[in-house]
Amino acid sequence: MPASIEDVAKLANVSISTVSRVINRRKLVNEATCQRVEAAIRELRYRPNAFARGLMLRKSGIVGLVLPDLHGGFYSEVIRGANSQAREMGHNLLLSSALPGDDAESWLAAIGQHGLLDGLAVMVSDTLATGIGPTLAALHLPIVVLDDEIEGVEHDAVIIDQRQGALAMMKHLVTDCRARRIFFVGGPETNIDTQARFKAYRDVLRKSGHKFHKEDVYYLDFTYDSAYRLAIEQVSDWAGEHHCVFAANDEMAAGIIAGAIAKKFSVPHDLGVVGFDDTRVAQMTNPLLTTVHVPMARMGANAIELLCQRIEDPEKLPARVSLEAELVVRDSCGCRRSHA
Amino acid sequence: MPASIEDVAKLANVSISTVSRVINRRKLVNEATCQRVEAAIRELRYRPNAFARGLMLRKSGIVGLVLPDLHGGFYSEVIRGANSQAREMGHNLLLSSALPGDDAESWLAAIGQHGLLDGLAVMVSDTLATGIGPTLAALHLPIVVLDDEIEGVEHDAVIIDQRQGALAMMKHLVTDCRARRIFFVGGPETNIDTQARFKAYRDVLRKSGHKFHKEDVYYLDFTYDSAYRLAIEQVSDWAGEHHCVFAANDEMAAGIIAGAIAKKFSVPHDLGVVGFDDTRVAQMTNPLLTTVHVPMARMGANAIELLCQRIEDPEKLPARVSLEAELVVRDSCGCRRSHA
DNA sequence: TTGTACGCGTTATCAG
DNA sequence: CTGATAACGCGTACAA
Repeated sequence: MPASIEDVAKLANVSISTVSRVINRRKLVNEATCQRVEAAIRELRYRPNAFARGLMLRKSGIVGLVLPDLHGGFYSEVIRGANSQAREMGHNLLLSSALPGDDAESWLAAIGQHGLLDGLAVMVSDTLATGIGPTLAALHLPIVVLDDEIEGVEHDAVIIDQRQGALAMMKHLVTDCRARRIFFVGGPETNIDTQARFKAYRDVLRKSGHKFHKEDVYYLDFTYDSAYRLAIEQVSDWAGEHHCVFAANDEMAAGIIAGAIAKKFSVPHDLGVVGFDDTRVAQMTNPLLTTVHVPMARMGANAIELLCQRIEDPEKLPARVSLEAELVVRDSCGCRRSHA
Repeated sequence: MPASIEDVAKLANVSISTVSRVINRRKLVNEATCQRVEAAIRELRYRPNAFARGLMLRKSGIVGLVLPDLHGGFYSEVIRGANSQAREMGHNLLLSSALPGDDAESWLAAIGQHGLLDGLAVMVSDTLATGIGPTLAALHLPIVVLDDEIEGVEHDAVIIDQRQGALAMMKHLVTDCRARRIFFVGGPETNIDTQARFKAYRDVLRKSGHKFHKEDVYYLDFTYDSAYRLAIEQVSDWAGEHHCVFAANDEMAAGIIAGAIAKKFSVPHDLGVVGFDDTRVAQMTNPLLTTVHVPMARMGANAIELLCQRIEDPEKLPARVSLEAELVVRDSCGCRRSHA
């Protein structure tokens, strides 16, 4: 139904190759005929058929972004960064996220098998999904991995220097806030971010002469609600002078603050609470949340940038960019209280 | 480089047509040959070329989702619903959002012109973009419009019954909360949601014998920060017995609550504050936010569902599904105070 | 500078 | 049940 290149050629009284040249490398064609062809293109509202073109060029202009989840302000920002970068590089963004019931393989297949993608950005954040390397390799696609590295595929990577960020937070708690006891509330135990943050927690605890108690560590699911409920239960045990909760993300930190307040405890006076990520909620809590800023949009943007670069030049050496995570001291940790 | 259907055919000692049949309508082929072909497929790791296939079928299995923005918990939920529905219907989701500098046409072109899409779900929420109808029509694609209807294209539509929701809220404020004065804080004045909510605000005000003051209406940009700043400035004027602010979304409501509290006013005692959308922040404020629940994920899911149905059956009559928006009474409006 | 002819990998038609 | 063969729309050597 839509006009083909042949229709344009006929109307302009030229051959299809000429039309093709006008579309692609207009340099090699006479000015007059060029005009004629363009007029015909406009008249017929001609648009090259993307399938036929892809068949020749072996490119679709589409890059995939695969996320483990879509809940919360974190992924939203990653997507935002990826979207704008993709646009800037002249590509489109195919988005896919795991669904609750998905196993790592099947949902990746859902997008990867597609065959129209020029490349794939995959965010992996659970050690359970660590075996997807070969699956990814089988795609024979430029791959960039977000937030981790994967065995079994050559790929670019964008990672967050979580350890530095978490260390900075813990040192801040121990040194500046003079925390005497720190609780850790993580996401799922198999989540790599949770693991990285936990390790920093434990290491700083030990190095600073604090005792590490296994009972001070909790694993939840990154949600506000679960953290709220936990806080309701535990806050009376947690509370104490220079006691503090290190939550593995802002949502949980917000839930803990709310739970503590619901139980008539004051944050940070009775209990400090800090988070991680610096999503929007971190500026919506009362008190304002001390947290670690993770450049989420930049992570998404960098991933797409790397991906597009590699699509252009497949021989490029795999890159690995590491993004800084920066401590953001606000009011929920209680150190400003000390100064007052 | 990857194996083609011909390679498979040779290896299995059959013709390419047979291979094609095995892939698509396996019924019409002998069991033994079928096995042979499948073995060959596995051995060569054969996957049909999506471009060639699309060239014949005129289908890519990709549907587009175009949003005006990606900030905040609202769009995030729409995307989530769209993603899961797309998966369920065996399609992939191409996502695109306007960038800050975009004019309505260019960014729509960025995705729509692509030519690989089977259909397009477009969310339009600003009257400034109302003229894109012809642009959409020129795409000759199945179109579904979210949150509005557009002149100049035949399309399915998924809309939220904002008016009912906003009316319910206003009636609640006037009747149950006995509000004496209600302020309205909208998003951009050209935003259609803001307009719908504002009309309900004004209508109920008038019908209930309240005076409508133009000065009681503010237009912001839907963000927490702008609302926070406004509240800091205005809260001392706003505050009063049975006074209330009706914010056009939850983020702004949260900002107003925070601003009021920062100014030492109590919500809802000195000032009621209610929102709209029932995003996650509505359950993170203190007091919990009274708001209107908008089924965001369902909106995204329904849009994709309609789209896929129409792709399957282009003759289908355009549908228009309207989703209910439901009042959610929590603590920030002050009516529970009255009962206490 | 322009045109011819072929190939990209599939599916569909129609004959066997 | 199976196999030729013709599209599908475009890019590109190669020839003119």
